Amino acid sequence: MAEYNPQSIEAKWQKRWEDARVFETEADPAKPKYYALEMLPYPSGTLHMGHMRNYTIGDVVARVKRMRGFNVIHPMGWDAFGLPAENAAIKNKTHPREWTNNNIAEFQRTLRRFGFSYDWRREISTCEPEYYKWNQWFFLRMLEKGLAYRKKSRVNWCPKCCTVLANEQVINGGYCWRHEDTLVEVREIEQWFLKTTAYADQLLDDLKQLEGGWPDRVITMQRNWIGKSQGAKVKFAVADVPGLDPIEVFTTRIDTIFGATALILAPNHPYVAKLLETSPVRHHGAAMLARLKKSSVKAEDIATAEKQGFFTGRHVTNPFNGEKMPIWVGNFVLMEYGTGAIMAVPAHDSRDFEFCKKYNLPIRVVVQPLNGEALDGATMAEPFEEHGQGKLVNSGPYNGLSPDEAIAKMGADAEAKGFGKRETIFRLRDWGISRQRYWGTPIPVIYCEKDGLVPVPDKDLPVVLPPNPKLTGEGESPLASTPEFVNTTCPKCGGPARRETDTMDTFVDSSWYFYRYCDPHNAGAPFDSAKIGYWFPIDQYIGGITHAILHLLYSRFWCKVMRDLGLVTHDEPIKRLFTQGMVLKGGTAMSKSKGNVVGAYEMAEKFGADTGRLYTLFAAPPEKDLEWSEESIEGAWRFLNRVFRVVDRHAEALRGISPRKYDAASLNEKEKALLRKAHQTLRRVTSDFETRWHFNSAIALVMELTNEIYAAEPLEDSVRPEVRGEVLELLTLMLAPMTPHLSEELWEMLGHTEGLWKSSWPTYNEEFARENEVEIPVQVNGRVRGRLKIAAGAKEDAVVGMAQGDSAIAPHLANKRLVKKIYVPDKLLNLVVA
RNA sequence: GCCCGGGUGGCGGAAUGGCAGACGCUUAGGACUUAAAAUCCUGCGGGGAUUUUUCCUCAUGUGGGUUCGACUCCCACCCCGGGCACCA
Repeated sequence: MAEYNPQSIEAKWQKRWEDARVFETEADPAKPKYYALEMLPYPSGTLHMGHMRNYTIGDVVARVKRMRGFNVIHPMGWDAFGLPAENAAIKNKTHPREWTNNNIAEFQRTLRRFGFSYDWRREISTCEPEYYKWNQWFFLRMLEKGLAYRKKSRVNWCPKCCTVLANEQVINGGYCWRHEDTLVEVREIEQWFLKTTAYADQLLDDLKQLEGGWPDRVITMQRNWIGKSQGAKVKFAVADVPGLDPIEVFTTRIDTIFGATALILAPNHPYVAKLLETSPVRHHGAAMLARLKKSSVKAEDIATAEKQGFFTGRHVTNPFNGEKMPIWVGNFVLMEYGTGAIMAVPAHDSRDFEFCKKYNLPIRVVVQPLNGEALDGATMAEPFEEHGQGKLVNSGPYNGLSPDEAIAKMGADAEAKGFGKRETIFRLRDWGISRQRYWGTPIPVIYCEKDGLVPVPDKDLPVVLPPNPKLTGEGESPLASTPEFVNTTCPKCGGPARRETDTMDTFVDSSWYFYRYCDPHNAGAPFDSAKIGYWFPIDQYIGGITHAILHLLYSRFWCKVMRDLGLVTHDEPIKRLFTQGMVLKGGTAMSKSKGNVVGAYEMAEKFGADTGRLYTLFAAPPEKDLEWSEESIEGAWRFLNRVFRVVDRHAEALRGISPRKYDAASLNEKEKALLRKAHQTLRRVTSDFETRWHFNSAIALVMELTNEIYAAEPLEDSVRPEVRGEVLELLTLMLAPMTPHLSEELWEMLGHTEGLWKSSWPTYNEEFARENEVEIPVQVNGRVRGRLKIAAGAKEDAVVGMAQGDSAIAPHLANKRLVKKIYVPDKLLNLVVA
């Protein structure tokens, strides 16, 4: 009697897989390909079971596809740049590279311990120059195409650290994370941007290609994020400051323009200073402006802040009716959206309503509801915003039109008269990639006093990070205080010049890494397009919902840029996306800071990787959150022991039997029953793997089969070895994608000399799976009143006759008229009586 | 505020218009054992009747609807989770 020892079994098979290079793949146009990918980890701390769930799901998919005959690429790598490495380095007085590489080593050890079927030759680490060189190369291509540019932008600035803070470092509604008594300021500095907005339309339209393959909610989140909005830009001439160009506003409701009672500018609108310069209220205005500007740039804070503003003392003229309106400045108007200026229509917009109420600006109704209610601006308690349910009033020649008619007509009129233009704008903004940090990809440009901005020539790539930066967490970018990095010569004139000291957002690294996997060591190009042509698109991408917007949007953007550079031919990089649920402990996601992590390596040491893999697949469907339970994992452990024991029990008798042939006609009832259960299980497990991804119910089915084998014991005297062998082999193969090490071991115990990894997914035998006799419920008026054992495929009349003669059912039919019979063959009979 | 998910025993969950609670955990009992662990077997939603067998009844967040039949489809509401959020 052998015992299930996962430690030795797992080590043994991992070694054999590695020696046989089982998971190494090359592009081969003769074979159908499958690209299975899990989001690459950020190597920080230790891998816990939350991470492992992601990789386990991906590994099952990869292994099933491999058994199905696909040429499967399944790579892994490291998202190795990032702020935590820099912070840890400051804290521990080490180098970010050392900290990162230690973590990578630890991560790799754990992933290998779980036996994931990665092609490790394709491993990449984004902090290596051989990788980030291509970030720089792509950046230069975008610079050439005008897709990369510099502009002033607002950042969070801590006056004590003298440094830029990431949004996550602004805490308690506007304070520095290191100086909790210090208010964060908003500063404007020059930063690099990538023009994602140039692809706004395509990013939106191509979402259609993803329908069916991506979760609906991710598509919706992306659609909302891109935020397409159709409206019009209208110019309002400044009435009382000569020589100024008109102020342009964006509105989706040009139909309400006769109800505009003010024009409101964003605090950082360029006109604010010009209007105030000579204004009678300039002193008050300047003080108010300073106050408005000194608030956090965090989105949540802006959204919840009270509306505030002030009158500039100046006016504009409404081009539609010639009316003079005051110009205000309001904190709720965003410079980043539209034109940074709005027309306030308090009667028909809730934000304008709130603002105008507060500052006693007039409210004028210009759309009356169709329900006959007569709204009055002076008394209305809330604005009337509904589209398509009103008609225009107080709007001169447009009175009587519906809002939709008015939008069309007034837009056209504004264009004809030259003071407006119908336009579509997007919420999506250009991607700010500048980070004033050390541990990232240096942006490859040089500033020369004579030649200005000069891109680093391709031949000088990569621009490598200096090895010994001064990391303090204070002051400006660490690269700026590293003279040997900053000081260089101009590639054009050879004169003295300075390097750009910002590094790139780490989302750049993860926007195209999955392409590099296909050609990871190419020194002359980011990748060979022919290889991409074979492997792409990604057939299945698996990761957390947290990346539903940014990472996936940037990846889609990158793909389109590469397509337009002629590097790839597809529009979308990812065909199917799956977002798995989180692993919780004590109700919250596992995280180091909460101290509720279950370390993956320790888990494998205690129960074995196969038990850990099986449990995470069994405890919940993959898309739902999973509450970790130490008791339940023992159930998974028990089950694998049960499987091991039953195979061990019969292995001796089966070893010599080959080939496993038997005469189907000679099968006894017990053999037939076992084969039936095995093939029925196979049928349903196959469908759970292929179409539904219900790994939890697939495992339940395999458990049922195991229970049935146990219940049929002893098998020795009544079930011939050939049949026992078939049933146990099916059991082994069905488990193989989930518990690969144990399955290999069982396969060997069953007498196979070749590894299970060479086996295909088994095909179920329709004949064996078929039931001869089925038990069906019989309902009377929808209530179950009895059960009948019938021959499979029995005719309706025969079944109804049996039901009428059944002692349990007959009393419910007595003295009633049979009105209707519903018979679902082999499923159910429902008799309706009155 | 808007947009997605979700609500089923003590717990995780199963059932994609056809026997609600598969499978597992927990737990109770039994077998084996000097004993324990492990293992194997059995029971386990609530209420009622029947006292060995079984039968009835209630039950999938709440209230309606469609249907012979609803956890499943439709309408309204409540609660929980997530995302976006002064986007003009």
